[in-house]
Amino acid sequence: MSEIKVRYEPSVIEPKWQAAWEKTEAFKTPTDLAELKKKPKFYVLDMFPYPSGAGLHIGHPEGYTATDVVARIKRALGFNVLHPMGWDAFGLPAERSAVREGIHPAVITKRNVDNFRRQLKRIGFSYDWSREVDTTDPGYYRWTQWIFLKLHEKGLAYMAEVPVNWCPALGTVLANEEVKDGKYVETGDAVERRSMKQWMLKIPVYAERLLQDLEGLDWPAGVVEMQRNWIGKSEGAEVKFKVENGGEFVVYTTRPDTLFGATYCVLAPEHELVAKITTAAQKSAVETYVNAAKQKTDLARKADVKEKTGVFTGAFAINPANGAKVPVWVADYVLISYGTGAIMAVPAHDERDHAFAKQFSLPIIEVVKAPGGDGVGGKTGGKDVQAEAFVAEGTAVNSGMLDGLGTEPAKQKMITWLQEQKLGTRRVQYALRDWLFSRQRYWGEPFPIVHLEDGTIATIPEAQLPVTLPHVDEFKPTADGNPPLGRAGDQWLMVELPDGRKGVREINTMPQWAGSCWYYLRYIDPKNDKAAWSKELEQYWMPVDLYVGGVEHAVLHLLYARFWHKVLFDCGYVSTKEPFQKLFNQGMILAHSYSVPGSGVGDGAKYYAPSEVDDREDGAFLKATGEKLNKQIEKMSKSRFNVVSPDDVIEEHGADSLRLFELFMGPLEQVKPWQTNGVAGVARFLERVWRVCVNEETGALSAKLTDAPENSDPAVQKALHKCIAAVERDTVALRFNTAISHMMTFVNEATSAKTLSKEVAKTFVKVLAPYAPHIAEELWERLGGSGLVCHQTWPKFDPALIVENMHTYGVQVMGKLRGEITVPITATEAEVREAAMANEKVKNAIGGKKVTRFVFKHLKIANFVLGE
RNA sequence: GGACAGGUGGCGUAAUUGGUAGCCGCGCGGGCCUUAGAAGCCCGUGUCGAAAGACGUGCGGGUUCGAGUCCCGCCCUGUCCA
Repeated sequence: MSEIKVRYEPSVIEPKWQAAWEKTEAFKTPTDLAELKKKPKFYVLDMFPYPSGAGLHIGHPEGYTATDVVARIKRALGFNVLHPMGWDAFGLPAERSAVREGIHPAVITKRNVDNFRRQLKRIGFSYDWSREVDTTDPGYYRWTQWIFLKLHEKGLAYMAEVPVNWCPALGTVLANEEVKDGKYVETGDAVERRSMKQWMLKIPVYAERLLQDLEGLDWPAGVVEMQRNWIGKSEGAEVKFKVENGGEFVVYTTRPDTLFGATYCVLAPEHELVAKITTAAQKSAVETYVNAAKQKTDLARKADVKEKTGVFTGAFAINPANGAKVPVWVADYVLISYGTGAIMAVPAHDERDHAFAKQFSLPIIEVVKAPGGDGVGGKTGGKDVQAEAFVAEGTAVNSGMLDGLGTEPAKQKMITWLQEQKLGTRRVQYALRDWLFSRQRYWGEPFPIVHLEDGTIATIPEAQLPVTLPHVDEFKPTADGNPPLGRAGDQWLMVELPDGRKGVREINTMPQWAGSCWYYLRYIDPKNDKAAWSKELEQYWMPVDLYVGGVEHAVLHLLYARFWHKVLFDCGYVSTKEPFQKLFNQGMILAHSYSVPGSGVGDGAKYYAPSEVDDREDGAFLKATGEKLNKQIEKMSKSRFNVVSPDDVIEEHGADSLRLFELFMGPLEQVKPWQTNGVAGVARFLERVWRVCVNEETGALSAKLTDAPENSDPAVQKALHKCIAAVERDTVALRFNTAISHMMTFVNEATSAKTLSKEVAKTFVKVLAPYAPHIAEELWERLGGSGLVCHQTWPKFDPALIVENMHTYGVQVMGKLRGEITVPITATEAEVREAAMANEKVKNAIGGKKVTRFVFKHLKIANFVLGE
């Protein structure tokens, strides 16, 4: 039996073409500026991954495949394309593995990076691997340190004693978002508040520009909104309150119009005035409270809305608007880090103040009337401020000179009055706070900083960068609680500067965000050892035209990177004020998982691997015991046994099928469940493409391929050109799923055609190439194409060919579809009406009634409206 | 609690943006081929119905000749923020 068929064999052709691309440097982007300037540019960027030990799962390649298809079609459309990949490789997991396994984190990182690179190369992405970037490479972090020096020069980096989230188990400070309910979100280790000297970056200096410049960006509206909220701009006033027994404090309020309703004031527990104004009688109660508050995180303090706590200081302040005596309290719902660390409380018009006033029986005075209320008995617009705070805008009442004014004019009038009386000033406030920029870890960028003997700070000269990570015996904190770099010997720690001054190196390291703040710039000129990048190349390539990644980076990474970019812009190192022109978030890929009912949900629940489960129509059962299990669709994770590896999919169906299915599942931005058997569908499609071109018995070209010109079969030619037009349109619009379905439609037609012009086949292969590049190269070669298909120009579709000459109208009677008629597209209203009237079903539906109106839209619809 | 996104066949989805709902694929059913299977090819597949036909885009209302699409109210799901 001749079983030796020449079938579509991805495991053979994929390595073959990957080797060919590598050998010919097929995707190397030119480095010569003169060469580059001959063509327009397109910079398409993926959010580079953290190379974890687990390797890629099926979610990573979704965005990567999308950008790869875009990169490939843009090349074919005549652009120079910058499409690079790299590694965000500093970070805590590698350091923890290092401690566990006793191996240097650099070794672990290299192992993981090698695995990631291997996996990515198997999928056939057209990255220019010569531009690979690794944030842990001294040749890279040298420039991260250099940028830090620029921040320092501009006065944007400073050291300060700040309360931080200290995790004793890890021996490090954690960022606010890494802490939930007093625990580190990843390990559950306890986290406590501690005051420590830390590096801070003054990102709020750029708050206004970070907000304003969101305007011109082509970003998802949700991400823009999240950034806006994070920046948190509010406009209001600072108001001075004098304390009766001496001293004064300033409050910040966004509602100066409610000043007459301020019935008490609250200081944050950390406020310096607390100790000074507290009366003897209240002293011990206040001290106890302040000490307790220090242990809570800001987040816990803000979140704890149900139960308000606080203590009266015994002191009274004077309300500057009406001279009233108001008590001054201490409460932890006021944060020292926001505003001035003190508030005027207006319980009638603020929910938190209202809850607090209720709890401690403080007076509630209405000063804003809701529209529509008569004001009788404290009632306004049906609301009683004694029962519930009224926070919306309205009309000022009980407010002297403001009475009768709307909220906005009342604010303005009050601010003007305060300024005149020198009792306050207009003030814009941002929620965005200084960025805590140091970590007590080993596996991060060392700061180019020396602490001198005289207590001052000096920077390492640029020429001496990088400050490389020293050898240490262990990657844990020192016995006396210093970060791991404290274990480095004096040879590293002790520094003599060129001018002879001596000091000790900074032993904190930078957070993981640092390296990812500028990697998109290094890709432009990755080998440059004279500068971080060449200005000319930067001017050519920037900004990034398309940036694809997960929505989880909507705030922090994107805000930090924008901040650094703006600083670099001010320094004259980059030419655009924003780095990422278009941003696109791919949706997460979910998968089925099987959990034990009643064991909870998410991280606490007990799960079984699919291999242990009998998934039948009547439910999912544990094979071993027959126990009924819950089946659900959720995020992929190791503990849920629902991670799908791209390696397994490639093993079974090949990389081209993986690529196609990643995109065919649904719109890129949508969250979608992975359905393993769906891959077989796109694999069948590729097999069909193969058989259209290749005779599986002999390996020769399919007998149906002819040397006739493209237009030998007008129907097929038309289908081809419709396909070209649709794939081009949908691909550049990032609608990959519909692009693929159009290719399937064409191949279905080509399959049923008796003969096919070889030219048609070659053109289709060019269309397929961005999506399924390996099979496309193989077929291109077999069809006698010259060179590589990835270097061919995109076929131009002929608009004249895709115009239809007949159109089928749906004919409605009273809005209900009753029949169909096919007429020339040139048919006039009268002709369509006549043809429609002749239709049996339409005639029956009209049934002799009077037609009062005939609705006709060319190439859309025909509708008969009947009379009584 | 708020903001945003979404709810269409058994499943993933499509619908030129107010104009014939369900393209493409999965799954399923039938047939051809085969000793048999796999693969492949052909046909069918929203629901009810023998058919004619009726119904059908989360639910209830509205605008319109015409609503998956627009407006009002409600119910769910997801994400982010409190």
